[in-house]
Amino acid sequence: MPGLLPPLRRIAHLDMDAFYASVELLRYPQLKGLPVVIGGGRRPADEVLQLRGALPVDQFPLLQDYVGRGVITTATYAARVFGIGSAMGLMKAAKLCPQAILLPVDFDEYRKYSRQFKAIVTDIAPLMEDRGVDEVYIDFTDVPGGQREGGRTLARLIQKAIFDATGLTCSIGVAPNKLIAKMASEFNKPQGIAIVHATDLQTAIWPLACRKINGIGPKAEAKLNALDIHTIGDLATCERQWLIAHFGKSTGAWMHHAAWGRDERPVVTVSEPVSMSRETTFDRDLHAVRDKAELGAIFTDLCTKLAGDLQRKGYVGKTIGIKLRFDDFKSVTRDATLAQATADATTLRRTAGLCLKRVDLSRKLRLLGVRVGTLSKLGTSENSSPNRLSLLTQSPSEAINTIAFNDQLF
DNA sequence: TCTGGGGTCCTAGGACCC
DNA sequence: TCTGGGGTCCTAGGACCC
Repeated sequence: MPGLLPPLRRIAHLDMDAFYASVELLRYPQLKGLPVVIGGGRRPADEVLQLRGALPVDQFPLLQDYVGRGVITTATYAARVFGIGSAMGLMKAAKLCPQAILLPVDFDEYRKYSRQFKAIVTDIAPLMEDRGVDEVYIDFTDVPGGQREGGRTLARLIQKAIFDATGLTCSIGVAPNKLIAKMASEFNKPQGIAIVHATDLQTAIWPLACRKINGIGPKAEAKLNALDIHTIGDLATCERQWLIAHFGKSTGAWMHHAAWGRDERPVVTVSEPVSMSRETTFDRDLHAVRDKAELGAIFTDLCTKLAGDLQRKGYVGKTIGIKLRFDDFKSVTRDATLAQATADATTLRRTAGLCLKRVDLSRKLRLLGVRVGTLSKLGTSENSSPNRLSLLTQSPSEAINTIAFNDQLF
């Protein structure tokens, strides 16, 4: 006789409901029900934020008074009814709903609540995968009670624990894998729980638009629609080989899998960063020659901050790159790989400066970014050799670049 | 007066090596 | 003289996600 069957995989996706807006409403409950837009601008001083806790509604900053180039990060439902949505320019949104209240994004505050809800989750179910500030996957499979009611009992418990500790609500989908769980968490928002079993594929998943699959974005959706494929069910009827012919070996095969609800990816509890970056969009477009001093200062500042990020987190990186966005919104990147991984601001600045020289800078710039990739943890054997050897281990082209350093553009 | 910032992963070509 | 064929690293761009 065969042994016991392994327990069914029960994977949960937890999504905080309107996370940023909800955190802001904890601070400013007087704004409940009003059109509020979060985005743009700089975070005001703590004193101002404290003060606002008791501020009458009519004294909050309004969208119509905003000047500048920010975008909306999120908007409350009361603001959305005016046609305002995420990623919309604030100036455009101000035309749609000038009386909306505008709050600056306060990532520090959101991160605080993020850490809090994740700690509550791992206390209950330790196998948690971090998917950003307001989302996690949780493996219910081996958690006591994780199989009860298909996971509903545990989902309720987690929802209650998070609400009791933070006052925030979330939605949870539980399914045999991450792909379906992610879709399920959207089914009954807000404060929803949805349980999807493998046998529910046709009824619960196939009627949905292809775009609901995590990984199918606007481009893939448009291409699918042009091929008269609209729902996941449509996608499931496509031959695997046909999808591969249209979308490539990897994407095509994956699409076929996804449409049939297949996904074996594990819940990953630890992961190492691959790259770190800093970028900024300027208040006005800048020209490499005419605004050289200003750009140079911003460039140095980005490198300094990035070096600080690396050092604080204990990483060094070998590939240094820049990203530019021009006034026509076209972007380019350039990078260069060093012989020796670094977290040093001067090295970052110098290498990034050399990358910049490989770009045609006749157009004005709207954004400048600096990136470090091929990261390794500081103190491991491969990156602890003394720095003075680096010239010897450089390739000839790098040595030339190093020598050409005095010829920096800015 | 369009269009943030911080990430991951994939593709594709060329260099270089065996 | 016909065009080999992997494998890996580097670079650039792009799709996608939160």
